[in-house]
Amino acid sequence: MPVGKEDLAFIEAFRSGVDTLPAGETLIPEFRASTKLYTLYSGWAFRFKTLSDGRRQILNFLLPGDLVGLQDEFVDQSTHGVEALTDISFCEFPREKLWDLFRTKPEMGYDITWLAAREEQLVDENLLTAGRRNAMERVAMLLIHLHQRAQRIGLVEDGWAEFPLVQQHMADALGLSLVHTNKTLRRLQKLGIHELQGGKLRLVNPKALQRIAEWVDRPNRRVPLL
Amino acid sequence: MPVGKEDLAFIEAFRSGVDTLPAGETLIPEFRASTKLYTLYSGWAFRFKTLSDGRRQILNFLLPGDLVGLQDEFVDQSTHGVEALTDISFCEFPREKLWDLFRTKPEMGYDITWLAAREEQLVDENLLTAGRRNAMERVAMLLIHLHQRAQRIGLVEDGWAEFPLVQQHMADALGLSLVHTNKTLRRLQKLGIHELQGGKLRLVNPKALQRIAEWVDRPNRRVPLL
DNA sequence: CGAATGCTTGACGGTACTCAAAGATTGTGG
DNA sequence: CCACAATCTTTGAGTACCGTCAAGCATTCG
Repeated sequence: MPVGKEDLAFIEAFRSGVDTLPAGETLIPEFRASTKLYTLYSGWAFRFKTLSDGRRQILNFLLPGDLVGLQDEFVDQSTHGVEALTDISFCEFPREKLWDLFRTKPEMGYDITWLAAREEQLVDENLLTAGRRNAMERVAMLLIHLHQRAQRIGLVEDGWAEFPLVQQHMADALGLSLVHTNKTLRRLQKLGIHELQGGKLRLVNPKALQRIAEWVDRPNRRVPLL
Repeated sequence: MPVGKEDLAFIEAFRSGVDTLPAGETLIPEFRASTKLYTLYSGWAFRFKTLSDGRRQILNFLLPGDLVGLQDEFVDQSTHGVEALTDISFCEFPREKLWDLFRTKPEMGYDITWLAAREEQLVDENLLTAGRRNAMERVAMLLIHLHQRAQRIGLVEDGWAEFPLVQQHMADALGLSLVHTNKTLRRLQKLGIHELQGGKLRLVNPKALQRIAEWVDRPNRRVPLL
């Protein structure tokens, strides 16, 4: 299903231009109804939920090409927040027009469903990780997973992948404490399994990591353009 | 968007009749590509993932009206299994026709996306639970959550909800061991917070449960018919 | 140069896991 | 209808993984 000029023009008509947000800022606040839908253009972000005493769980990370805020279309109250991990640029997609899009361009509606299903798979995997893997396995999982996602969209150079998370993000994504995350990271590093510095990640021994995490490389179809 | 006779007929045309499966059987095996898509008619099921040494994580429970196997449409390899918790009846939906449906009945494509987004919200909540709640909070969460879902589809009578899970299911859904799940359940029961017997669940003190689990009742739109 | 943020390490304690075994319940076949 | 197996529940004992607390170090930034 190649994308023609006509389709591009059509997408453009839905958009309200590109906008930006600096790292650390909130794109969608957690407990307020969000009226907007976005496509992430550049940079990293993450979805999260928090408990009243501050415990936070990162649900999944968002990379360029991901759709942001789709779930909100279907409830009256936002159930998760979205925060920029790096400076990001994104474009808004008017929520009211979503239905129009399904009607006039069903193949794009299909693509949106594809994106939703794909995101759910990420959360599925993260749930398995938080629920059933031990600390070592969790950290290994995160490293491989993010490295691979970065690779797929060209964010890896000479084996070094962009890696903008601080350890608190890793802890919140994995359901671990900050301290234990740190100790586990150091342990993996001493085993010569990865290097992590200056916001870059290199997998020195990917085979070992894959074994620890029981990683299965899963081929994906082309990512739809939105 | 009321459902007319025409729509019903249209849905019927997609279906290949109602089928059944006894409790405990596998509807979709975990590591094999699934070619089919189902709608659950009656009974309970659950989606799950396992690790090679047998550790299992239940991703979410499926109740009548839920769509089963949508995610598989979009990958080459199934990433999760689906197992019947009770005897179930379901109807098959030919995968090849999914695209047809988006094209010819965009409003139903929209509904499918709705269902996908809604299921992701369940998994989001479960991830928060497994990642950041302690045992007591986890069990409380599960009890409230399933009680409420049962209620919404009329499976509650005199406060007693259908509850077909054994403790191993609860453990696997919550990321706890069987033993600890049992001890936590007994503790809640002794506090006079719930009763659980004969496959039925009654919330004696729902307020207390809600406080423990930080449950927020979230209104939902009408569930689309499929 | 001081403040803020993030990383690292050690000590200690507790929540949750494992192992083990005894009841309770359900199902099945003789 | 009873006996036996299978499954599920319950409880206790011991342990370990991971969390909390605390403090020192490194880096960045204004």
